[in-house]
Amino acid sequence: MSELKIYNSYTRQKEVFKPITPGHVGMYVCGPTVSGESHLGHARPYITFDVIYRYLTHLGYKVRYVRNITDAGHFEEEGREAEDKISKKAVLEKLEPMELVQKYTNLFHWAMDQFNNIRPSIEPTATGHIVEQIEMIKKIIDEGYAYVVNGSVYFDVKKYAASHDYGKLSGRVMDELLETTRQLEGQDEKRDKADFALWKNAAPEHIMRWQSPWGVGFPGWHIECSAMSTKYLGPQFDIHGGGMDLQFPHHESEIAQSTICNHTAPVRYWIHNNMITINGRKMGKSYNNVIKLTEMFSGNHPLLDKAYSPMTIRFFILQTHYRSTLDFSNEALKAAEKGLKRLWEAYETLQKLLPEGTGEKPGDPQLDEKVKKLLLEMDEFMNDDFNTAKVLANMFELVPIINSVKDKHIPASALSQPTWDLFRRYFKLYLEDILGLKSEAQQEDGKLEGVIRLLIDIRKEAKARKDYATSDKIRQQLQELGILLKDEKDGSVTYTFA
RNA sequence: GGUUCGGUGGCCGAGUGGCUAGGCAGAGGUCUGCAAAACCUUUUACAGCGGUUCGAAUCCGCUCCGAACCUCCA
Repeated sequence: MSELKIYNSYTRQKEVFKPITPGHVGMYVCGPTVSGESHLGHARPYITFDVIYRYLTHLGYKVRYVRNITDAGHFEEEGREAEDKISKKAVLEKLEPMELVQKYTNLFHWAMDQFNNIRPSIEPTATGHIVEQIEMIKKIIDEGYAYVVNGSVYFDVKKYAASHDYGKLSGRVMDELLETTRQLEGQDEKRDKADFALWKNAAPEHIMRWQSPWGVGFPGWHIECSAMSTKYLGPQFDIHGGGMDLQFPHHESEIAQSTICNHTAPVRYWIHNNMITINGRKMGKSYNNVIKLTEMFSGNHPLLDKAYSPMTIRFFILQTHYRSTLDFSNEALKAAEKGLKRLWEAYETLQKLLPEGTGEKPGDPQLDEKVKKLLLEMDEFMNDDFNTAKVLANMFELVPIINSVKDKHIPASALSQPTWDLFRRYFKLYLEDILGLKSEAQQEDGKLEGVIRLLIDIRKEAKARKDYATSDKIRQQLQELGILLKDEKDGSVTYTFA
């Protein structure tokens, strides 16, 4: 089997993955700011990194997956009124800040569960790590790379850039940065426009505030991730993930802070997922084109033709490589929904097939080879920078084979027993364990099952005496209730819920 | 304006030099009392113009178009 290769945003190339500690992987992913409801755009990184987490685990690594909750609000707009995003909204909604934080954290967790994302190993909050952040800032000041002004602390980017590669991750050069950084009011405190805040003095009306050596205030945006990743993963860890939009300034600043504080580059492999776009535009608050996850699941949004289930969205996202933009449209979502249904039904068929007459030797060596190749290739695809799109394409190529065996167009003995075993094992491994898809069929209650079976029996009797009016009526009315009957080749009848 | 990344058939999307991606939709067929499903076959591509090469969607140049970042953002 080939080695796992990961596209490292820092070096802009695919690199063979080698963990720092053999057998173990430390992975940090920037989590949500819980000042509002999660939207479709948030689904992308957490599903992407969930699959990465699952795959690394499958490869045998013991993974510590840390994903933070940003509950200490950043500046609404740096330089202007240093308002805390979370505390501002809390006033509007007449809620305690932490009440708001809890509400949206709960909602976020609920959405992640809907997507079948495995919960991270550690989910630290920014407010729970103020002490660590203050300690880190102190160290940076001691190192001479930060300065205090009026109760605020700023990172000295110019000084850092003189001896370090500030801008490498985001592909920026220092001179341009100085010129192109937008001129904002009240920036006088900073020595340089490119400097960023580590700690911000809190105005009296600012609700979220903590005592620090520099006065009462709150932490800057970037320091929380550095403090928490250092605490739980060490000064240097394997993987740091997040959306591409976080590359600058967030991740660039994280690198600078951690490097000064810990005297080592914090991250070995930077992984960035691309954005979900809507009409070619990134989904985001500033564009006013946000579809919240609750709206996706309910269909209750002007842009949505219908509701889309969490698994449809998961599948939709995994059909694209994580570094490509993914364009939202009803047409694309509906296509994903149908495709997933077909794939999932074939998967269930495969698990139920009990191939008879298969032996060690395949009846159709060519087909047997083809199946094996398509299955084993999936490992190669995942190893090539987590190419879930190609994995799914191979699975779809195998669907007609499953269905043909079911319909007896192809004898089960065409494939050898070992190939059948591999087939079943890989479909389960990839669909459920690695891609994290699951059945969305409602939990059937035994009574409903019994009633449907009864109707199927009555219909069968009606058909036997060619009373098609009755048999069609049963099929038609069940369909209106969302229960689809299928007459199988062998005369049996199966049903699915629409 | 600067930096970076893209433009693939009706729609979504793989694909970094030669080998059918795949899904959805469309067309024809098989099966079926009919239907659905399934299976088989099948139409429509690589923004434009040059160049490199035996050979380019894939490399290089130019042009046009779009996006992300430079401000909170997944």
